[in-house]
Amino acid sequence: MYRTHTCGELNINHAGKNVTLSGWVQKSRGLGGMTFVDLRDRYGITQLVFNMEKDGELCRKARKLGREYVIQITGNVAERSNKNLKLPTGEIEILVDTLHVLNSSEVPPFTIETETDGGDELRMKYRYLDLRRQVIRKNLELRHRMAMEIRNYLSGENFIEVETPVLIKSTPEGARDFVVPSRMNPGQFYALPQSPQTFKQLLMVAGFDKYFQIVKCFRDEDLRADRQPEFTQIDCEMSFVDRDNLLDAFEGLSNHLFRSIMGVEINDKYPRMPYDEALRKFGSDKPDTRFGMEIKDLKEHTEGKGFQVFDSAEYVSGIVATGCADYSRKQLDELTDYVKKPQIGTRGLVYVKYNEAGTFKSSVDKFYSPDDLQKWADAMGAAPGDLMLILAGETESTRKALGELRLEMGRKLNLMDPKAYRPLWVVDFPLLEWDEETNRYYAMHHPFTRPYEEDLELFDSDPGKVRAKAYDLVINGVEIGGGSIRIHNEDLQQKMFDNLGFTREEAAKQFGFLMGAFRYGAPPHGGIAFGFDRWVALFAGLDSIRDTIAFPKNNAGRDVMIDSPSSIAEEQLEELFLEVKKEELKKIETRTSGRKQ
RNA sequence: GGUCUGGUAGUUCAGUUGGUUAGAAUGCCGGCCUGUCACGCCGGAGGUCGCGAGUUCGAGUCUCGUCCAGACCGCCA
Repeated sequence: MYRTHTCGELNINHAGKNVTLSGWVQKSRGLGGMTFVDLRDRYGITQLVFNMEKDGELCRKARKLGREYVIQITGNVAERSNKNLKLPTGEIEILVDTLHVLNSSEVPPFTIETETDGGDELRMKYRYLDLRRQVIRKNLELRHRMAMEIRNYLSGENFIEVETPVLIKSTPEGARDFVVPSRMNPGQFYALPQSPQTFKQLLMVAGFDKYFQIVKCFRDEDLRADRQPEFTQIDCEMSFVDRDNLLDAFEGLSNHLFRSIMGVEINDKYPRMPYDEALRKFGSDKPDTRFGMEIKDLKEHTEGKGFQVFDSAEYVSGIVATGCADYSRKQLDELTDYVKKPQIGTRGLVYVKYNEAGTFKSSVDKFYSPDDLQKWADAMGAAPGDLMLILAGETESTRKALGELRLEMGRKLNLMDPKAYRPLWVVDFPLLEWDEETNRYYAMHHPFTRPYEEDLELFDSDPGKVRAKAYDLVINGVEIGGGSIRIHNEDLQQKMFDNLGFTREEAAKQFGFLMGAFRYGAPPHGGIAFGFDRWVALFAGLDSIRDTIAFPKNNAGRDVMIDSPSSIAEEQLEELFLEVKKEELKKIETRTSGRKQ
């Protein structure tokens, strides 16, 4: 028997017991006459003691142990004379009788501790060592507990988890597909699912009126800290529901997770904020509502005073930074630099200091009188001591920039309480989105999203104004999930494809199976999918989803541990009737040979 | 596709105006140490300054290219 107990469970109540433990050597501290070894496993750390007087040979053997050796010991649980109350096992230690080295270890390239000295790159390359660290393990344990709670809760609500295929069909809408060549069907390819979208709708047609699945999805797009090429969704679909039934149902799931995992009770119903309002007030379709600082329109108060920048701008708005009237020139310059970064992309920033004394100091004093500025302050709800920050330009981009500036000020002023959770639903997204490059409309959510009946007539006059029965769950400025009520009849679906510029033939070829299914009694239905990795990251307090995933990929989509993707053998290519373009292959070769070992 | 930041000891980083032998901490190795738990003290080893060109009497430092990593924009729901 390798062990009678784990390294996390022994305490003062086990004193006197004879035990066997197995684990990794976290650290050993030799003191000449005696040696202490911290033995670690998944469950915790237990201190082992070796005494030179008691057993010199054994103690000398213990002193030779290196970090991360795997050992097995037997010994007696004893109360410590010097207790360490920082550890759950800190009141006891093991007086070791026998020591057996199960496996030695090379010196690890970084320290296996909560505060590791390893950088990201190294940690990813040796992920199996990184996963030994408590902080990382704890994230995976959180992820596991959340998955269990989700399954239990949804199962209790009569949802059934159904697996859907991974080798499916490429579709033209949405993200790029990962494709898989088919050996048995030369020249043809499967695609990996961007989500099980069509299958869950078919399950609704099949009468599984409440479906869910915790499922891997794949998108071949450029990555970010919160985006991986393969990621996990909590994919859900329900029949016989309208939008509000569905939002209520999944508020239930969200509240359950907050309660069971975080011990947080969310008493209020989640606000349902129209997309337009989110953009107008927060400059974002995923507003962080932990703090106010809403965007206020100033256009009408700025006109006709000879300030060309504002007069010629389509949009002039600002935010109020409470208590920041004493900002120095340097601080204001920093903010100006921030909004002028190419990623934000504005030409400049106008500030108005509403001084404690009631006077104004602004970068546009030349054009606007104190009375004018007072009107601005009134319109924006600014009080003496506050700083008004104003941007002008084209509506859409300037709103987004103000939204970014608002978040930056929120960070600077510590307005984002990491312990506060402000979930809300953003609703009424536009159904369609115009794309300048291809000169056509695209489905903003996806082509199966149901428009509002009362907006249907706009299809012909102003398709961009048609609102969709689509919604996102946003928590603290993070988009946690999104979904929609679906189209369930063939005519409307066809109309949608028409507006997306699909010919009948194309639509039939790509989605014929779904349209066909709709002819056989499709129930009204709708669904939602949550980004599981992001939800775990939110609960774990992480900005990146990488450490919620056991084996993540880097920002180029590479797994630096197994070094994938990689080229494949010529025979494999031939079997698949594939040929790699030579000039492309050269590029790959220089990239691979140039990589650090 | 683009912007920005970084790459120096096993690791995390510092390195001044371009100037003698490239430093610190930590880890590692050796010695001392019987109550440590971030143990302590003493000593030691450890460097292709990512790679390649260029400028210069002289490059870790300046220029160009390139590779790698990270963040962001585009992209993606």
